[in-house]
Amino acid sequence: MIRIDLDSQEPLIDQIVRGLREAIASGTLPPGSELPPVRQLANDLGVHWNTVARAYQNLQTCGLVHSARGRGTRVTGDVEQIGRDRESTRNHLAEQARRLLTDAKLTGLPRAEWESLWQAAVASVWPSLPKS
Amino acid sequence: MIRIDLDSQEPLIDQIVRGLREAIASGTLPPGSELPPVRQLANDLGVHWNTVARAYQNLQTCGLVHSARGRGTRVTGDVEQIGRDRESTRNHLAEQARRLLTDAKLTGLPRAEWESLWQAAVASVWPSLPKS
DNA sequence: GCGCATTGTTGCAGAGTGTGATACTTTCAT
DNA sequence: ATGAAAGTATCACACTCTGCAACAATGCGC
Repeated sequence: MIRIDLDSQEPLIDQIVRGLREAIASGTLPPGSELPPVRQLANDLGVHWNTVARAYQNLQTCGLVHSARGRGTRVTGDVEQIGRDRESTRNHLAEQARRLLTDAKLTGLPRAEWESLWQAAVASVWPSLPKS
Repeated sequence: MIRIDLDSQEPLIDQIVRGLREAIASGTLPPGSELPPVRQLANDLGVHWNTVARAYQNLQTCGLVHSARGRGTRVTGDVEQIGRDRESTRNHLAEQARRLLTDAKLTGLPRAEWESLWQAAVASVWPSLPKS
């Protein structure tokens, strides 16, 4: 379902959250669909199931999923209407964009490679969009 | 020179590194220019100067700056030729791009706002570029 | 209806990391 | 040569991440 890097310095919880967010955003995990039980996903990923449980909690705090004891965890209905925080959200996006562009520039990646890389990312998240 | 958020959960060192990277990438800190002494920048930012020193070390490890006792820290000459790692670098960029696009989609930001935000980021990092 | 498997939740302990404090070494100006 | 100024190295405390184990709620089969 998702992949994580056990040796990364990025916390496992954050990696799991990110992977699930991508799955939700891209439609791999549609609204209403059920996430795997924490123990199962944990087993697949090779981490303690508590770590997965905390990732689920994290997503629940953001309103992306809903968990309940004994009933599992499923994706919230109207996913697209969540983060309507506006001001702070836009700042966060802007900062992330600057970070990405900074890295792209400092690595000296040729323009063409950068373009194809970017388009691939767009396609993976927004499979239905014509052009960025 | 740069700005950080003392209350952020992102480590201070990382924030400082990021700010300096952006300054270097955008040309605010041109190759050969001198960075402020650790104690001065630390004072400006309101953190311990040891934290700034570690940010400088971090940048030095990446080859972006060079530090020496008693002589200060300055930006490396050929900044653009640093991260030529290719494979891993491209993976890192791709992951960052997916993350950004995921967030953009999940927040449900209108297309127009997203476009202007993106263009603003491009302009701030790549002041001389025509269009993304 | 009752037990039992399954699911997520909570509290605790150890390892690792970020931050600050302090002492040290090198360089440059006077 | 002396002292100010710049970065380096080591230690200590606090916080967080991760794993562990006990717990609570739900639903299924008998």
